[in-house]
Amino acid sequence: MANEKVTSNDVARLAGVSQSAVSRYFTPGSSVSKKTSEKIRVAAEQLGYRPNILARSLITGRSRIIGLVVAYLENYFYPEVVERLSKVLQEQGYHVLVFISSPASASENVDQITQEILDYQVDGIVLASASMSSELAARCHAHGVPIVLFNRSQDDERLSAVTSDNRAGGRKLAELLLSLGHEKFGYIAGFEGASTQRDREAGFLEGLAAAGKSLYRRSVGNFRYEEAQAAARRMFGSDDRPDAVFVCNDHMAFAVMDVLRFELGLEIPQDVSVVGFDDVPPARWPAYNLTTIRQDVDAMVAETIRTLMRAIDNGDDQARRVTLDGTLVVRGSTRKCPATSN
Amino acid sequence: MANEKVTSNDVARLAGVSQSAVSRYFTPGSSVSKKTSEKIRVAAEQLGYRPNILARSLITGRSRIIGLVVAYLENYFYPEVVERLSKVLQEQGYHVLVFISSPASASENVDQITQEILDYQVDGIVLASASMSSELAARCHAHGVPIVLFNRSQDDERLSAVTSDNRAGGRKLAELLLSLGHEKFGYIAGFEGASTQRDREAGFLEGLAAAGKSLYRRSVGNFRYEEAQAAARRMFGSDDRPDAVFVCNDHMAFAVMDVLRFELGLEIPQDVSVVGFDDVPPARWPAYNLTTIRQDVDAMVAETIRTLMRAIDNGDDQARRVTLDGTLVVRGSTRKCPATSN
DNA sequence: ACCAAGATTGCATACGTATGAAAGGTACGA
DNA sequence: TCGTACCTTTCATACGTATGCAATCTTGGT
Repeated sequence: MANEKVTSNDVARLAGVSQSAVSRYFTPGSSVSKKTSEKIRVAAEQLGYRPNILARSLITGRSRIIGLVVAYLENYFYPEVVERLSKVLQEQGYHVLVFISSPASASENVDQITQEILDYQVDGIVLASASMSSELAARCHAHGVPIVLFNRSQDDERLSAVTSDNRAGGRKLAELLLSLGHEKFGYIAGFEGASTQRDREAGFLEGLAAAGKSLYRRSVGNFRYEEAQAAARRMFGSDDRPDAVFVCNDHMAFAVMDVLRFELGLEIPQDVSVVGFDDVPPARWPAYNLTTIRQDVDAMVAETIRTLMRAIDNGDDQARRVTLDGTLVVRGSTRKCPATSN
Repeated sequence: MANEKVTSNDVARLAGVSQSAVSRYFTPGSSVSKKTSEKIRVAAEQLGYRPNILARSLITGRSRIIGLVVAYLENYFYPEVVERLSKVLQEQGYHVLVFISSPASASENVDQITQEILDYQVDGIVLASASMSSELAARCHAHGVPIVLFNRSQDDERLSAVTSDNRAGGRKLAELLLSLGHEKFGYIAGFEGASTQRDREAGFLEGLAAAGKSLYRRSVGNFRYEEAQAAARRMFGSDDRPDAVFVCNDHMAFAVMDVLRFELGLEIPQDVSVVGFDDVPPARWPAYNLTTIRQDVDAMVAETIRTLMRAIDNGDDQARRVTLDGTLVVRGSTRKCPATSN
C-alpha cells in the first residue's frame, strides 16, 4: 500500500530541470534538447515515472478512451469485434471502455449508458448492436463526441455508420437458393427493430421477387438461440415445410440446424438447405459447415476507426456512412446442385 | 462541434451558490441543505451538467476504472466473462477498460500492457488468461493497485486469484470415464505454461492413477482450435487409438469432435468418449452435446469483484485466493453405461 | 566579433473537481 | 439576551499535466 506516486515534478527535481521540460519530453513533437532529454530519460527511468493520462486529458480534452456499447456477446460476431477493435485502437494509443446494455430495455437503457460514457470524457463512441435516441445523439454531437454505429444503421442521417451491405447479402443468398432449384423458402427473423434484420430480409425478398417467388414461411427468433429453436420448431414441425431457410444470422442458424437435425431428424442439405449471415467461426466448423455471408470484421473495424479518427483529429463534423461488401461463402449446408432436387 | 462543456462552476453560477456546494451535491454523504439542493438540481438539469469523472479522479485518486487483460476471445468462455464482469461492475459504478494481449509474446507483452493500464490510473486489474512478471506485480502493488488473476493462478503468493478447482475437475472427469469402463485414455493439452492446463491434467492423471491406470496418449493443442484439430489427427489417426479423451477445454474439444466425426468417421460416444472443460454455450448445443465441467462464471465474477472491492475500499493488502467448485455435467459425448463397452 | 534567427527553457496559469478550514447561519436552553 | 453546539456554505488550495509567453541559449552567417 506504499503510495509511490511519481509525478513529473519529482522527475523534474531529480533531473534538475523544470516540470515543463518533463512534460515536453513526453509530448511527441515538442522541442527538447538532446542533453535535457537524456537527463529526463534517466531520471524518469530511475523513478519509474509514466505520465498520468487522466491528468493529461483534463487539460488536453482528449482521454484516449473510446466507449463501446455492446448488447450481447453470445452472438460470436461481437467478441471478434471487441477483440479487433481493442487491438487496433490499442496500437494507436487508444483504449476501449466497455458498456454492456441489457437488450431488455433497448434504447432507454442505451441512453442512460451513453450518459455514463460521456462522464468518462471519451473521445468517441462505438455503438454495436444498440440504437440510441436522436436526442442523445444530438447531445453527444454538441459535446463534440463522434458516434459510429457498428453493424447497425439508423434513420438519423447525422450519425455515422459502418455496415455490410446487408440488403445485397440477402439478395445473394436468395439467388444462391434459387439457383439450387429451391421452391419453398423460409425466413427466420432477428429482432424486428434491428436494421440488419430489416435489410437482410428486404434483400432476400427482393431476390426472390426477381424470380417471381415469395416467402413460404416466416418466423421470428429475435437473434436468440432459444427463440430461434422455437421458431424452427414452428416452421418445420408440420409436413408442408420449406425446403430452404435463411436465418438472419449464424448464431440463430446454429439453433435452427440443431433442431432440424436432432429434434426433427431432417438432413441438411438433403431435406433442407440452411443459410446464415455473418460467418462467425463456428460456421466453418465441420459440425455446422454453414453457407453464409461473410462480414469482413477487419475491414469494418478499420472503417470504424477511420471514421472516428477523422472526427477526432480533424474535427470532421459530417456523418460518414460506409457500406462494405459481404462475400458469399458456400459450404455444406446448402445442396450441391439443382439436379438432385425434389 | 459546439463545445458545450458544462462545469460545476457554470451550475454554481446559475444556481447562485458556490462551486463547492455543487460538488457536495454530487458527492453522496455530503451535507447540503434541502433548499440549495433543489436550486442545484434545477440548474444542473437545465444545463445538462454531469460531473467529469476524470477531473474527479485526479483529486480522489479513484478512477472507477478496472483494467481487464484478456488474450483471446475465440474461446467462448471469455466473452461470457467480459459480459458478466462489465455488467456487475457497471452496477457498482465501475467500468471496464479492455486490453488485448497477443498470446504471441506472452508475459513480456502483458508487462507492457500493464504499464499502459497503470497510465490510466485504474483502481484494479483483472488478468484473464495472461500471466505477468512478478516484478511488475510488485510495482502494481506499490502503486496500491490490486490485481486479481482470473481463471489462472501463479506461484507468486502475493497475487489474488479466482479459479475453479481445476484439479478436482480433472479428477471427476477421470472418475466418470473410469466408471464407464474406458481403458485407453487420451489427453489433449492446452498451452503448457497455463495453470489451468497443468492443474486439469494433474487432476486427470491423479484420478486415473487412483484406479491404477495411466495415460495412453498425449498431445498438445495449445488452446487453439486448429492446433487441437492437428492433435486429434495425430492421436486418432492410427488404429491403436484411445477409447476416451479429455480435451483441456471445450473450445478445443469441439475441434477434436469435428475431426473424429467428419475426418476420421468415428462415432461419439460409441467409438470414443470425449470430455471437455468450461461448459461454454456451444457445449450444450445438440451438435456437440459435450460432457464437461461447468465453471460457474457468475460466481467467479462475483468473487473477483469481491476481492477487488475489498482491496479498493478497505485497502486490504493481503492476497486472496478463491477456488470454486466446478460441477460435472454429463451429456451425450460420453457413453451411457459400462455394459456396452468394447 | 557581432547580430539575427531559431531552438530551448522556465514561469505562470489553466483544466474541473474535492475537501480541510474557517466563516456564516440556525436553533435552543439558560 | 447571550452563548453554545451544530449544520451549511464559502474560500482557498490541491490533484498532475500541458502550453502560451517571455527569457535564455545556440547557431551560423557576415
